[in-house]
Amino acid sequence: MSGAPSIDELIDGLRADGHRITTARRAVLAELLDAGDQHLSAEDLADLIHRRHPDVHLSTVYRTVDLLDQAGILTEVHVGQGPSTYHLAQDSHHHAVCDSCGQIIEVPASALTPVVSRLERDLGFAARPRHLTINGTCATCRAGSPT
Amino acid sequence: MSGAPSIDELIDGLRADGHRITTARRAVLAELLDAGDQHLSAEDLADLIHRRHPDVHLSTVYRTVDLLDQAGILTEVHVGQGPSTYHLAQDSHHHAVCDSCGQIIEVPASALTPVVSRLERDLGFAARPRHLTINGTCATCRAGSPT
DNA sequence: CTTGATGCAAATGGTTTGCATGTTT
DNA sequence: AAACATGCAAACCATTTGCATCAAG
Repeated sequence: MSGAPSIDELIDGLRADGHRITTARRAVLAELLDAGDQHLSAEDLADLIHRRHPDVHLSTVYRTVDLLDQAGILTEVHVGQGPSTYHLAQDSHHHAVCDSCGQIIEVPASALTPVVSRLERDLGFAARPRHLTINGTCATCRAGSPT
Repeated sequence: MSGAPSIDELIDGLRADGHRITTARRAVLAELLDAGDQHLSAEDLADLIHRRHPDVHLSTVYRTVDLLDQAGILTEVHVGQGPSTYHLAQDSHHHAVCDSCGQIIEVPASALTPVVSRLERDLGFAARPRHLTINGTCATCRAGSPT
């Protein structure tokens, strides 16, 4: 829908919701914007932030990320068993993960529309699918032998 | 496809793969079969097993569940932030989770077939979607006011 | 000035691991 | 007998929380 939001837009939104604007929050937003569609863990974020703000604590990153999640600004993603990762909510997409080689293929949100329609029709459920992980076997592994 | 497998079939499969058959493994399989399509956490399993086998340790349940996962006998499911849960691989289905009230609605695997076809056609990816969690808003919350 | 946000350290919860012992094959 | 599986306790990792202090409004 919209292009990339600026930090200021996001910050104004937070302020409008009665939240205070702090260095930590600004920094988390800045790193998320900077990361584009990459998935960053809380620790990744903390490390990046520490380059300029060494005193922002990891627990604050967690608290900030929670806040931004509730505000709908970011999306939490669980891939596999590792730590949660985060990215701006707008970069919504899904993942096809190959069980053989582990490759991760991005799947556009549009691929899900048939499912969304069906849930709406059958269950009255308004689906806003976030980060789905669809397992399977990629083209390469189907052809040759996997590792 | 097939009906419910018996413990003996599953056990024979394990043995055929060179694994040893122990009380703990038998017990985990028994509880999984007994649970039908319910999702049990490792701790749930341990508690159930303890009624008859008080000396089966939680860590053994974890190890067993890992083994059965690798053998393709069970599927690990992450719902939200809680502990992982498990169920027999055959009872495959997906979940629609309401962001407002948290209700979990089961979605039949068939709902996903359009997506599977599309991934096959566009990417040559053979999808075997396991446990998808599709967020959204349920019919009730769309009507009334959410909490 | 008031309330919300932070740093820190400590607690938590789920899961994994090292190792000596017991059990399956 | 040999290899594998288990019990136990301790380690581990990601995340959360209590509380005193600090800073945004």
